[in-house]
Amino acid sequence: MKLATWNVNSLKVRLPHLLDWLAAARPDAVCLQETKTEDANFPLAAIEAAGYRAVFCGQKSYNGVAILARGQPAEVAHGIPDFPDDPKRLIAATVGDLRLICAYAPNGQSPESDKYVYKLRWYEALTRWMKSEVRKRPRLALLGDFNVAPEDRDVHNPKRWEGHIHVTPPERAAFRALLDTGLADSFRLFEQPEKEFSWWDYRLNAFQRGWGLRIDFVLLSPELAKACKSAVIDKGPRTLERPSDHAPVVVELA
DNA sequence: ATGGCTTAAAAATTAAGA
Repeated sequence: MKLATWNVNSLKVRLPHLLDWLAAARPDAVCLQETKTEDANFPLAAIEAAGYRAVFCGQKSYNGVAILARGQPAEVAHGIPDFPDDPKRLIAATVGDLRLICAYAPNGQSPESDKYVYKLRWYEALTRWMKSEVRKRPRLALLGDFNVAPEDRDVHNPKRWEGHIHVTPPERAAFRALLDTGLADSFRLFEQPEKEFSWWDYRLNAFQRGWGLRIDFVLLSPELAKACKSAVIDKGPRTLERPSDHAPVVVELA
């Protein structure tokens, strides 16, 4: 069983990359973020032709999430319970015997911004929900773009990033609290090369220079963490023409 | 090295991303 998450930064623009990647990587389920696509325009036919069913929730310009799976995702839910102003950032569904939650955390813009306050509130609400949900659903995976680099080793140049969005102590504490609900960062269950990232700025040739952050995660409940055989970041799609700025993260479960 | 690149809106620029 192969699970993945990928912030595609516009499903419309990235559809050819996505279809090629599905054919090559053959994941059983994929969570997508930043589809930036209203539901009426979701490219369902192309995705079904590729052998996947999909559930999705999107809007124009910003945000938008989707879960693609070989079998029909069931028991679909949107948003964080008791957090009503969630703008198309979270969708949950049952795929086989797994409960999958696809999340796109707020960016936060800068620590001085109102959006930063919103980001921390969003994390609080997600964490409050996960406290009960992780117990209720032993086979739960929370996948997505979390817009936090949890540790200095997840940052290409920690000195340069100090004080910036994605690495501030409150963001890191919020992410740590989310993990403390019982979720494991699957990537860190294994030995990994140094300087592995999942996002690189479009500017200044950041990808070629290795200037990145690790902000996309597959978080696993204890039962799934035990069954996890590998976790990797697939940099392949980031090397293509007109790529997403994020790379897919892929885990294998026994 | 901290400039600039990509997207979507709309029709030249602006907002947002991270």
